Amino acid sequence: MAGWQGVTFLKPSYVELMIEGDCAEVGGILSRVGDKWSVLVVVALADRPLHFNELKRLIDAVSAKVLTSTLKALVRDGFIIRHEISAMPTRVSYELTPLGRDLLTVVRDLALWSVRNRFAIREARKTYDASTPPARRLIKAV
Amino acid sequence: MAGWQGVTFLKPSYVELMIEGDCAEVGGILSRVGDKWSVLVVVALADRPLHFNELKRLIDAVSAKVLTSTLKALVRDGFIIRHEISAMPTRVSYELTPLGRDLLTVVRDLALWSVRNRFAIREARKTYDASTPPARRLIKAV
DNA sequence: CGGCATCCAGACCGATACTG
DNA sequence: CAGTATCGGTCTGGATGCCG
Repeated sequence: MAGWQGVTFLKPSYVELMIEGDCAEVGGILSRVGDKWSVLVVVALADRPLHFNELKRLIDAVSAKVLTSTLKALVRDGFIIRHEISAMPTRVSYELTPLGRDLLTVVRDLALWSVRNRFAIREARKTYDASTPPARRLIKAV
Repeated sequence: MAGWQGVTFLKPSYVELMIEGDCAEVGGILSRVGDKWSVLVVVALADRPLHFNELKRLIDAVSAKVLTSTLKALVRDGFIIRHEISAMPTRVSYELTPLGRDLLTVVRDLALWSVRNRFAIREARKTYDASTPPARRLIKAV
């Protein structure tokens, strides 16, 4: 989630990208976008608010613990809002903020780009794997 | 890098995003974009090819091992090309492919979005942190 | 120079059990 | 229902040393 603290490197020609914002901050946001669960949660909330367990059921590969921390991180960053109804049993719902909707469009563009280029990537991987003996590969096959 | 295998969830309204491409494949590409080192390498190669140690020096927070595996992954996905000159000592240079240049524009757009929204995010975090006792937070502060 | 092999500490993440 | 607490396995990523 963090981990960008020590990174001071920045291409001179790309410094403009980070005007006034340091690499760590932008990096932190980028890794949020690259985070599997965050992306899925944001997409899941695309057209209506959901309760905790509704989210849990939709994204059933996630554990409650991880879903909880993912939601907290998204709330903290201002991408979603937590609504709590103090009753018994408690009901909590999560909803995208305007900022969260903006994030959604970014994620969608990214996904569309992935879809457009997936054949090229798949082909590149096939070629690479064919020319490289499995034993010499460090990375796991996808 | 991988880790999307078990994920079958997809919002019905967003299925179009993944037409013909399954969630795992798109997810794998998304996490590559979210990967700190991959992003930095692609940005570093923006305007000219670089040797291994040039990259290492530019991104000096990375260890040789991780840089190596990052480069392999990027080569495998067809984002960069590895040129090896068999001499003694060996010289190797890495260069963006057209696909890699395309990835670069995507990353740039993402970085620009982060920069545009960084104040909103920073503000949201400040508000959240102020209203939440440190002991009750699961996520690490950034 | 450009790696690869090994070892090791720490982060992450799932499963389980428990609470208001 | 919506979490929290704890434990334990896996996986990542850094440091070091060696090799062509």
